[in-house]
Amino acid sequence: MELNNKIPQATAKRLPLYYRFLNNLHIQGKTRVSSKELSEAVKVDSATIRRDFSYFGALGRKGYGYNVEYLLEFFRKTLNQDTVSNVALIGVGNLGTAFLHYNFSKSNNTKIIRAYDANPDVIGTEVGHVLIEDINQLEETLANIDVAILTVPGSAAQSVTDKLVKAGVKGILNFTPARITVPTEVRVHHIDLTVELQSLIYFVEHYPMDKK
Amino acid sequence: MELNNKIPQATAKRLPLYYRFLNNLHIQGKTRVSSKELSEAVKVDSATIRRDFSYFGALGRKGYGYNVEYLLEFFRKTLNQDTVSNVALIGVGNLGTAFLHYNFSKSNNTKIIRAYDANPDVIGTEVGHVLIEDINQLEETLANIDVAILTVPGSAAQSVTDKLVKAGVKGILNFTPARITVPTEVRVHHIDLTVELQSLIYFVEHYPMDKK
DNA sequence: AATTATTTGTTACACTATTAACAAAGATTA
DNA sequence: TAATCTTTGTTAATAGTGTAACAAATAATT
Repeated sequence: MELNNKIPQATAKRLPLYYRFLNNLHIQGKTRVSSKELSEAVKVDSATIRRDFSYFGALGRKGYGYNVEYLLEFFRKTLNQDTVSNVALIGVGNLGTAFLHYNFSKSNNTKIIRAYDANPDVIGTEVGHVLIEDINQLEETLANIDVAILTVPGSAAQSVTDKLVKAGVKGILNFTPARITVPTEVRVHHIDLTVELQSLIYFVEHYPMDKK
Repeated sequence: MELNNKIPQATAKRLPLYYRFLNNLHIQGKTRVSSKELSEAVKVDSATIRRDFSYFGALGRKGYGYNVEYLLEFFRKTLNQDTVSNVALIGVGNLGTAFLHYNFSKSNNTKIIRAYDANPDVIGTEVGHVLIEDINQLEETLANIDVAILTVPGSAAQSVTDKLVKAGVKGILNFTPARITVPTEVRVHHIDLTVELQSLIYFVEHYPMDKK
């Protein structure tokens, strides 16, 4: 095992992916898997997979591969899958509604337990079994939640972010086009749908990939 | 100007972002902007911005900065914003519906012009001014579209992908949890909502950021 | 007109990530 | 049991990304 205990960011981002595919293999009844097989399933180079795993110690056996159940158990602990992570969602528009219906907790222990909106017609109703609360009560009612999904209009992004920060949120998954300002101790991951679509179009138009 | 004409992937991914913020500045009536100002707005280091721009030549003036209108015009051409990019959407569930309502073309010339689903109750209806067509007719009706947004259930991802490839699609924005297999000439960008959420939670729990 | 301030474009370096290659270990087969 | 095959874990080489630093150029000020 390498002594280094800092996991590279790129590796950390792949862990949930490995976890999910190991789960699939387990459900299919597979007991062992090689880095090469896993590579084909998750589309990540097999050397990268072995290197990723090696940060956590020697999880496999030479000439054999990895034991699915053992690996799954290991990642369950590493990814805190044995305790449920509670998440809040802010902004119950089209995208927010989609997430409330999206069953995150089916394959992993993540659950949206609170949702907020500014629209009086929506407040008090239930969407995907979650009661929609008033965004103006956010600071008073949001407690013990580390991570929030932000699906409000871009124009409201910063003011809502300020409320989230005051309420003690430590991570924000920002789906708005706005770039939000947060204190250094808060982590923001940004998913900008327009940028993703645009950059894909740019790549397709400018870097046509070679036919094999 | 640097002679190298291959734009790094990381740079290409930031171009649509720059474009949008330059648009905002233009609307606000600003005529000039420095890399430092832009940096604060888009949360990208100013040196990175200057380096990104420099791949396209000397776009600015020393001691002055960049002319907003000139830069905007330059990126409009570079990002093909003067011609509309037509996109198809496959899978009109919650997420697909959200995208159909999401007005991509408001800030950029991207438009979802065709949408497909398998559900007979949905086929023939209109969602966000787009007629929903039968997914079984996809190969016959989908023509001259380079990019598709994939929002079908994971279990259908590969079979739908095969149809898209046959129909000549060159880029797929894959929102399903499945890792799809495509010929090398087709580009896939993957946005895995569960993975994004999980990895954010992992970072928040394992790498609490220092208070400033 | 001379001086000072600003800001680019680029160089050089540091950091991060990917992957090919292979010895070592264990699994499998003969 | 010996020979062969498989596959890991790690090393080392390569590729890609980010950023501090600064000369050169221009802008702004005195």
